[in-house]
Amino acid sequence: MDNYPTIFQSSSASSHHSSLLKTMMDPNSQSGFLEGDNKQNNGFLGLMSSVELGNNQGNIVNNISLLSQANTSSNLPSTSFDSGGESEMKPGKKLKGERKNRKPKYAFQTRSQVDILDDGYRWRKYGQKAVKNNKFPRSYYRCTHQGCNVKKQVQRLSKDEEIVVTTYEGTHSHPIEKSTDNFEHILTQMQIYPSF
DNA sequence: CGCCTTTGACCAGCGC
DNA sequence: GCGCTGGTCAAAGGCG
Repeated sequence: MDNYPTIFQSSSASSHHSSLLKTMMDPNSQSGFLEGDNKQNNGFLGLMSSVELGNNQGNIVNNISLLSQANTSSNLPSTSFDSGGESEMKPGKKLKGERKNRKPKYAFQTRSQVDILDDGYRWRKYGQKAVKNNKFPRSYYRCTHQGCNVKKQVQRLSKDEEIVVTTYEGTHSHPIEKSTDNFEHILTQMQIYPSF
């Protein structure tokens, strides 16, 4: 598991998500945000806001928190996280030199009965791994929109089985595909009821 | 038939 | 250097 610094990267991408997140973030709270030790999952809980909402799948989302994980050293691309050239994987060979030079990640912690929150985008699962110190596997998803390299990871905490941590990596380069109960609603709610 | 999930293998980074 | 762990690939199968 990698340790991520807790610097909040407010990219200038035109994403609603990042701009909203930026708005919500209290600059003073950045440092103590998440100490980069993923084993200490309790670190997430300190940031919970008491947002109450539901989505059309019938699951109840009681608490949402978020965090940002920036990459270790590099300056981030200012307009797009989608470095198209990098995505050229040679068939049969894996090219994973990007591990150090990561896009920022935004992790949302939700309390939900279901793992997959309907955020309005279409995702294709491309992997699942057992995670150390966690009895639940972590699932890896990629946005299926052409040219969109956004990924997300979904993981349920073993400490609290109702907590689902969804980690987004990158920014969508296209509009949301579904208009009903999408993720922006969640973020909107978080703006309306700021509790941190 | 096309899209998606599942799953084992592979690879890279990191700590010891 | 080695082993562990996380992240990704890709083949195979399932489902609408």
